[in-house]
Parts: sequence; C-alpha cells; structure tokens
Amino acid sequence: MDRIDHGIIDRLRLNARAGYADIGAEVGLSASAVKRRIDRLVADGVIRGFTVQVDPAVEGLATEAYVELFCRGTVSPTDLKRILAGVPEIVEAGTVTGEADAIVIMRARDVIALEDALEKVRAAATVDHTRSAIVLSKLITRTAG
Amino acid sequence: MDRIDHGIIDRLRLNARAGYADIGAEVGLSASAVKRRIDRLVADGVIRGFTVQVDPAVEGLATEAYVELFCRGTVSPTDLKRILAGVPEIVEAGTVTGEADAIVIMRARDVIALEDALEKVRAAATVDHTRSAIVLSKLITRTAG
DNA sequence: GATGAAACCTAACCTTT
DNA sequence: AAAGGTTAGGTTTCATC
Repeated sequence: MDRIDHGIIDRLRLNARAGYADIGAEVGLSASAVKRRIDRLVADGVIRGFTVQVDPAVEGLATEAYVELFCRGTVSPTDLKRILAGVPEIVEAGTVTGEADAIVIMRARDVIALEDALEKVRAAATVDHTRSAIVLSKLITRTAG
Repeated sequence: MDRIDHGIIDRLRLNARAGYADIGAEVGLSASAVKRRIDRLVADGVIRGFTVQVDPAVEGLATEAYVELFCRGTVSPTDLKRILAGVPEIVEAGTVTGEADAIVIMRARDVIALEDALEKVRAAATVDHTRSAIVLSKLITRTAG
C-alpha cells in the first residue's frame, strides 16, 4: 500500500470500469503494471469488490432516517447488535460517544415502512426511547450504498 | 426499468467490472444489447457510477462520526451542499427534519484528522455550531462504503 | 516495461415487434 | 419507432518474456 496503490484506488473509486491504461496514465504506470497491482489488491482483500451506485429512488428505498437510540440501564454492544441485526431496514449502526447509546441509519420505501421498522427497534425491552431525523434531501453521497 | 434492467444492476452490484457478454449470458441478452441498456441506465441517472469497495481498516479511515449541523438563519440545501462538497472527509450528508439543519457522516484516519475536517465545516460563516457523536464500535454495516 | 494473441468494447447496420 | 441481434474494426486485456 504505497502512494501509487492509493492513487489507483482513488481512480477506481471514481470509475470502477476505467481501463488499466487510463488509470496508468493518472498514476504514472504502464497498463500491465496497473493490472498487476489491482490483481494484488483484490487478492490481498484490500479491494473487496467492484460495485455500482444506484439511485435509491429507483430501488424503492427513497426514505432514509438517522435514529438515535437511548437504552435503559447498561446495554452491551453485543446485545445491541443482536437487537438490531433482525431489522433489515437498518443499513448502518454503531455505538457512539455522547448522549445516545447508538446511532442507526435506516432505509425504507416510505415513511410508513420506516415507522414499522422503527417500531421493531422500539419493541426491544432494553430500548427506552429513540429520536429520529428523517432525511429531506441528500446533499452528499460518497458511499456505494 | 423492467425485469432485465434489474437483473443487469444485480449483476453489476456483484461485479461492476463484469463484461457485457457475461452479463448478457445471465439476463438472456446479447453483449451489445446489455451495453445499450447500461449506457441508458447511466444516461438516465439510474446508475450513478461504478465504484470500488475497499477494506476501511486498510484505507486508514478507522474513525467515523455522525455530526449534526446547526446553521445561522435560513440556509438553502444548495448553499449547504457547496459548503460540504469541499470537505473530502464527508462521506454522506443530508438535510433533516428536527432540530438540526443537516446530518453529516465523516470518516478520517483518527480523531485528530476528524477534528481538522470538522474545523473546515465550522469555518463556513453560515454554520452556527455542530454536535458530534464519534462512533465507538460499528454494529452493522450493510453499505458498501 | 514491452510484446502479441485472445478477448472485449463499440458503432454501424440489419431484423423483428 | 423501439429494442434486440450481428458483424467488423479497433482497442484492451492478460500471460509471457
């Protein structure tokens, strides 16, 4: 993982279908040298895969929300994980510093479906309450999701 | 967006570098028909781009934070977008319902780098203050990011 | 990094509905 | 018209040196 590997990954991030020669021109390497590096990055697990970014509206997952989770007493990350794993609408979740115990990102077809999913989270005995912020307009999306 | 388009996207999701002929064999179309459909999906904005999934640990972006943004007066989503677009550490951002004007997800090497990035956001005249929650442990990751 | 054979992409043209 | 198939060329990939 040197400077050139990072350059190659940056290029692939912008366009995973770019040709080896094009990438090589950017990072100052021949096409075959670029291919050897990419093959190695994939073999080593640095690159996990090549994927496509799709308009969420088309996917039927237009409604997104950031949800803060507040629990009763002390809950271990393992317990939280078990509770959240069963809700497919949860796209991302993590324990956090600050007031809340965890922050959860959810995606669903519409607000109704989102509320249903939220109800599943709230149903857990350890969950005291939640605070949701529904996304109105997406400003930046640099993840593949 | 018929059944075949969805099939093509599913294939691309698994491997964005797959050849047109390979995809065609899966969905029952010739290579050129597949290319025409993919070109159309990109032109129509259904496919936003092709990207790479990288092991976050290797990338040195281990530290993540959810940041609530509070602005002075009224700020348009367009203005917000302009402010946030210049900070590469921002992975996702959107305007939201509730108290905050926007929620921003950031990723950086460590807490120091995160603070630097946060400072760049705060530097904007329209930003009044921010409230950050640093991720302690990731519980669920269903996005490609 | 260069080479050459094989595979692939791409655009033009033709056929089908 | 709109969508798919076929073909031919130029280009890219990929193993080998």
